[in-house]
Amino acid sequence: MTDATTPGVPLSAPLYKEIKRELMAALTAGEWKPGEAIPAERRLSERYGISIGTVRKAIDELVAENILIRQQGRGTFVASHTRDRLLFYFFHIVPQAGDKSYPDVEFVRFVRGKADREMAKHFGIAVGEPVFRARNRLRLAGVPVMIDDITVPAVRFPGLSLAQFRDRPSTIYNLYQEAFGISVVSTSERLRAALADAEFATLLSITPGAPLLQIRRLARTYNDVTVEYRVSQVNTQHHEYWAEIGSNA
Amino acid sequence: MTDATTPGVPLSAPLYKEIKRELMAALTAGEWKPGEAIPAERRLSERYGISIGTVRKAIDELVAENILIRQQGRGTFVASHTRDRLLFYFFHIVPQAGDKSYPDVEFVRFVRGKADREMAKHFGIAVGEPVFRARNRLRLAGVPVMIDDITVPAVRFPGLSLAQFRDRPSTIYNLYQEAFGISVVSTSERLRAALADAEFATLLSITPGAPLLQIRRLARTYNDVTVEYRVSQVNTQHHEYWAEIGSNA
DNA sequence: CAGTGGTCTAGACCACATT
DNA sequence: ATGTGGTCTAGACCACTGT
Repeated sequence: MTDATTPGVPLSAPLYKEIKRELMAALTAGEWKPGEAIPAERRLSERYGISIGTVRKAIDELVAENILIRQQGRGTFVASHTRDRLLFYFFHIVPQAGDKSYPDVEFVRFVRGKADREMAKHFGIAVGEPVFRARNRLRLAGVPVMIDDITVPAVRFPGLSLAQFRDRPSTIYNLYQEAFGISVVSTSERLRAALADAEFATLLSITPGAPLLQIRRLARTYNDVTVEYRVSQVNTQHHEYWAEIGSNA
Repeated sequence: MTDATTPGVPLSAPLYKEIKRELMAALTAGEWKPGEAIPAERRLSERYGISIGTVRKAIDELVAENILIRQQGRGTFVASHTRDRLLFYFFHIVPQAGDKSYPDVEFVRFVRGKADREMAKHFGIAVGEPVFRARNRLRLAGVPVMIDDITVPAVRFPGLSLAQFRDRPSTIYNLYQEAFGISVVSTSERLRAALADAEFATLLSITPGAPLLQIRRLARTYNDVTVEYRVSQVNTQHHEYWAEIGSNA
């Protein structure tokens, strides 16, 4: 009656935070899958025996974190990593002139490897534990613009194969979600300018020594768990990296 | 009784959006200044004759847009462009190793000029209208890392002088706010990799042809009005641009 | 039409900060 | 002690979506 989870009097954490955690737990347990609707707010308020306003506040936060999506009149859905959403949220390369468009992804290679010190630290695994490494080349309007080098810990993607990676029906993050139940919800990126070496110059059809934008991305799922490390090399001759800060969009 | 602003039955826009607009109007009219507290939520609910929950929802959005800041037990304050806030929100250059720190700003020049086609479009003014242009050099840990070329429309910064710009007591955005009542609340940045020309190489103590990260920033105040255009050249030898996407932070 | 999320009310009480 | 924002309730009604 007086412990921290008693709904009557919130002693430590607010009730809506508890509910948020409950929803997250149900989500990670697979009770509702990406693309599906979660129960209506009224039903959730009955299920947890709380007011509807409190349910809404919990959902509000999950919506703000891109985990749920509200649609008036239809319901509240588990965010699905469709092409459109990913393009909007996680793909930040835009033409210097013209509209944002989908990249054409070209498979280059897929290999097994071992985690070095840095990877181990990011993924929370031991040095030497298995990882998968893949390389893609991305084209925009037919022109090669970007090389992606992706590293993921094998422990979170058991049995990921070259064929599975190369022949996936949709985006990479959609594969993570559909095949491994991992939803990428946030990323952290660090950018610097570099010069193209012979290898990247060839892949991007530019001259060695040309300037390249280098992006190092950590992708995280729920609870800030890092699930992917990605280094991108971008030819910014005709494209740019786009960042919006503090906008309500 | 049936027009759009009748509080009884919201016909067009939600009531809290109306209240938000009212608060914004009071803010731009200078009723409450940066750093000051706005009236308590209970008082605002009386003032507008609405429920406290509706006031809270209006304030919620202004807080999300960095226009107001809530502090439990103390009040709700108009966001002030202090050093700390600016460093956190709008300065994205961090060392590759070590903690984020304040840049030392070194004044280089300040001149009057005329708006070209691009500036005119961004600022919503006519080609040839007066603008101010300024250049700063920023040092981190004593080392020159970044050159900022700033352009602002004279019409929004009447009488801005070299001395005022150079000898400002705090940050540039703080000057905009204190001297001209302009609060920068959002920015849009486009990044590309380039090669240092002779001029930038000298200013940054690097060799011509070294890679530079070029950032073009549009800074906006309330209602998406663009008030500053800034081009930065960053030596990313030991520093990086940092971007966080979809994080709840 | 029934069901969903979105808005709004009128209050109670809690947690925190200042006097 | 007083005043502030933060949480929570129980319900009414609106706007939108699908059948």
